[in-house]
Amino acid sequence: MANACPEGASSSHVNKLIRELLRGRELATQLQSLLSESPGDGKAVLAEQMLGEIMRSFSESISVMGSCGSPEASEGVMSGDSGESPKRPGSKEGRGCYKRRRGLQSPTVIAPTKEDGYAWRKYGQKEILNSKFPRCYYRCTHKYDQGCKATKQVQMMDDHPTMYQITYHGQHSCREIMRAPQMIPDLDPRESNVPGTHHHDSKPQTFHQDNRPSNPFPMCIKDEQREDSASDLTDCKSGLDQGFPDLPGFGNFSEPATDFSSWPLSDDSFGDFPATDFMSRYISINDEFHFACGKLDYSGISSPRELA
DNA sequence: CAAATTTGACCACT
DNA sequence: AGTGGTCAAATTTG
Repeated sequence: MANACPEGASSSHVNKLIRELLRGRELATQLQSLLSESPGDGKAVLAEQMLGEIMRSFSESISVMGSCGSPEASEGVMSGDSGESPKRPGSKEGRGCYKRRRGLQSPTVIAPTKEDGYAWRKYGQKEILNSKFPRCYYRCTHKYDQGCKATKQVQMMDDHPTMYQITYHGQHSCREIMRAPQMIPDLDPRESNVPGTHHHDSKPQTFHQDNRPSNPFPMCIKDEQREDSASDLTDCKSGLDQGFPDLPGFGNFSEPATDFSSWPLSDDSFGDFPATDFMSRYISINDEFHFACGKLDYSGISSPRELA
């Protein structure tokens, strides 16, 4: 049913996606062996660069996916000026003047924290039918000063109250933080230890991958229309039979650069476990593409929260 | 005091 | 009519 990629979703899109993902996997494999050789020392920089590239690949992939959904998905929230419905006289940009998204394929993430490194501003909260917890609405802090159209919705999961289901809409056009981390070597990493939500600093590079592992935690990127998010967590373990074995999934996708600072994993632990461990376990994007990154052996590592 | 959050109202969509 | 997404005034926070 879900026409994630409408007919138009040309195979070139898909091919591109596949290329990017395969590259991600290749890099992850390299990284894994690298880190297992000599955890923690001078190669860490190289490892981070690889990670940056991996993240970029995945971001690109998700972007492609987004563009094959509805154009709106990548163009961001509509502000009601799409012209087809006359606004009320006198309601300029119109309070409540918007178009409800429908049928969009937006990346949805299950994560133990709402933080993702971007500066968000909450603009609403609503009780949602059949949900125990309200849904919170965030837009990018730079909506007005930089015209950034990114928004996200955060909702605590009914079944896993410690986990948040975060749905992203639109893409960041702001320069608040790095998107795909590109390892800017001449910035002093020490100034980058502030979580991205702090943005009083005028410098756009609030923090880049600094010394933290890229998303150390399992997330599940999924199609927002799949309702059973809880079962999805287990669901997306499968589905690799389609030619994407062992894809290292991780939590940086089209929008956010994850702020791991608040997540319960120390820098130290980075060197202690197999490299791909912090790259999560599952990605499940939509009905057409389910990548599950083989569930890695977390022996000795405590995952952020036990999901089951 | 500026920026962020809260909250009720408004409106589109189903 | 019910529900969800957004706006914006009021309030809170730093």
